[in-house]
Amino acid sequence: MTLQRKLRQLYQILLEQYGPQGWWPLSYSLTPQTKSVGESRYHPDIYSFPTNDWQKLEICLGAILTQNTNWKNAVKALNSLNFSRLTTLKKISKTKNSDLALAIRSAGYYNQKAKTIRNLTDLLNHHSFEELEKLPLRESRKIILNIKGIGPETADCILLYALKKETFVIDAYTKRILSYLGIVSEQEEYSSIKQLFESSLKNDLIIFQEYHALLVNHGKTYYSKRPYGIDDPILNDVASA
DNA sequence: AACCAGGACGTGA
DNA sequence: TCACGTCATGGT
Repeated sequence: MTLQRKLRQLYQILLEQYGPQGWWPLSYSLTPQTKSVGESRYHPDIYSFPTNDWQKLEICLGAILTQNTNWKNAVKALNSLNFSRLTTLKKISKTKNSDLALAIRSAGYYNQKAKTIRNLTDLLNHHSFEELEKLPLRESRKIILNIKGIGPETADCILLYALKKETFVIDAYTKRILSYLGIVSEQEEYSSIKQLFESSLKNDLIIFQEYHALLVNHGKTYYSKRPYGIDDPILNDVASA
């Protein structure tokens, strides 16, 4: 089976298994009619795109806060930011790093992440979301990647979910799953794995968003304990095929 | 009680 | 380039 076929089949299997994920999950900036805190929401008609700068900022903050950190801890930090009313560019810009760090304490690495959030908001004060969205992917990606504390994965999350750019996100689970399937080696480079997906799939925003979300969802369940994937009920067939 | 979590960066070789 | 160490709270 060709690589392209494998990656497309994998997507179909995961989608069939779990259904649409509706990422990125929003928390404090959920609209009133949507449901509980920290969960993704999926509407077949109104897809879960961020509709305002408030939600876009929350996606950026969440992407930073969840770096090497359980999403539940990141949500606690997001709720803490909301409680302290640190939910706008203006308010965060006026807040000292030490106070910011205190508010996001539960996400871990709080000193580093406070600085990263500072670097992000400094940039957003010069380049609005609207401006960044209009730029070609390569240019906006370069700008986001230039923020200290934001590496390839966080940058791609921001681009894919907040700026709605067609870029594929590679995370630790994706690497483990592909390595379990024998498609890549344990330590394949981020950019080359990203290329595998992007060259195998239709350049479609929703597919990129859903696929990454599905991989994380599946990875959380079967690829967090060593040996990875050994109890995976649905991919063992694909692996041996 | 170790181990892991939706990473990124600095350092020395 | 690459192999480590560091950052840190909270779950299981």
